[in-house]
Amino acid sequence: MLACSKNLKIERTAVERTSDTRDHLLSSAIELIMIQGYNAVSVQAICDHADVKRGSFYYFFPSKLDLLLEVIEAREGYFRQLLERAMSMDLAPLERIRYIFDLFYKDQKSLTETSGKVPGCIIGNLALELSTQEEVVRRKLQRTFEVWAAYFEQILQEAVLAKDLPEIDPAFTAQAILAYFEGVVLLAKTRNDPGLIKQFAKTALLLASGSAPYLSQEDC
Amino acid sequence: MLACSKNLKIERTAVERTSDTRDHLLSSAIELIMIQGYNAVSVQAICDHADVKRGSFYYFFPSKLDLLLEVIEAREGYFRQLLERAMSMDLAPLERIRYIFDLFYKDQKSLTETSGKVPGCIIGNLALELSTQEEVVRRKLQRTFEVWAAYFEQILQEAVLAKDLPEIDPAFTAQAILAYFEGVVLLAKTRNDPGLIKQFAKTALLLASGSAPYLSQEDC
DNA sequence: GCTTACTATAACTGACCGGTCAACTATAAC
DNA sequence: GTTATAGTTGACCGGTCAGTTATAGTAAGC
Repeated sequence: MLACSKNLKIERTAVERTSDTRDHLLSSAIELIMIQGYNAVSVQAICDHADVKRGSFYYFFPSKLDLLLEVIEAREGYFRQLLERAMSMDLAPLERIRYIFDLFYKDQKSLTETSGKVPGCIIGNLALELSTQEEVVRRKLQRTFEVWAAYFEQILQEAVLAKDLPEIDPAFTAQAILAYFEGVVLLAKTRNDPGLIKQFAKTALLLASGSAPYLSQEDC
Repeated sequence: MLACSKNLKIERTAVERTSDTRDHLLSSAIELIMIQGYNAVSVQAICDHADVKRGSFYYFFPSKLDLLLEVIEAREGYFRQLLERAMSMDLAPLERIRYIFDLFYKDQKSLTETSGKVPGCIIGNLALELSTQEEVVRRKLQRTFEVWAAYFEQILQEAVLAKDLPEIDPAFTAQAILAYFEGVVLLAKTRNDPGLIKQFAKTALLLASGSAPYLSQEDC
């Protein structure tokens, strides 16, 4: 792979150059859509920000919607890294949840410092903006949330095994924690204050300790 | 006010007729924006839906943004009614919280049946869509959330007084419950399944029973 | 009957939208 | 030196956007 002929090397640099433009467009789109949303960002704006002519955009992406799907995938990958980092840390299971909130807090804080606005969770943002409009997007985001919930579920299962938690329904509780997370980020964005995420992180663990008497009521 | 001259009566009907067009526009806007969002709905679409000519729109509303602010106010009023109803019910404090979730579940369910889509909470929707774009809107929504949190806070205070809860910080916990609520609705919209709201209502009370050991950690 | 004020509308503006396309350049292969 | 390929560009498409304006209908006040 590394040691090859001159031909290959040349070809590689050629591919890199073309990818460069594409990557510029993609990362510009991420930056803009994260802060302003999908409908509010035009293809022109993305191209301007990437210093690429609008004609070139459609050489790399069939449509604005296709670009969005790639943006989502890129952010999925980024968040998966964060989650994997939290999973690989030497922490008690429930500490991981706090750690995840904290990672996201730091992420939002630094983003806020550059743009002056709390962008919030791009997955949640797009979910509320486009779920009723683009079924493809809705389903993709739904799957992303399922993956995230699976991480929380695994943490909760570990916690139950370690007797840190009573016998709870890990899948259900994982979704509750995910909902709480998204809600906290929503409030933080509305207040334009990333500090809320930090402030409300600890309360997430209450959702995990699901032995409260109220849970026994299976009615209504 | 009621018993007045013929003049007033005539004037009143005149005002009513014009208000009719205005109200049509407003309720059309509510219906469309609730489901599709702000940027995705054009003035033309609102006018078509209300069967009003586009020129007339600008007779009643100085701009699309002004209309949005009225839409928000109208929905604020609607939600306030729901909350007031929950407060006036003869229920134990914590039952009220479940009752509020349930009212909202029923609301979303009926909306879903007419449009096929879970619209979600329009306040939350607009918060994520416009917080970074329209500062006026962001602040208005922030205030709305504060009002809602105040309702939860009052419920929690009553619960503490009734010894249904340990000594907690009602203001803080109220916001946590609000965040959880918005998060649950976000997931419900993403899954296009209003049932989630019902399903996850009971877990909200866990956030209220804030005596878990984790709360004592005032660090990180 | 005339004025005044409110209501309503069609026609219009200029900007912008997402998307297409033919032509162009630069590079590499042979 | 010809040819193929990848990348790039600006001009252009039809359509839509939010917002303006000149005008007309209409009912009330006098």
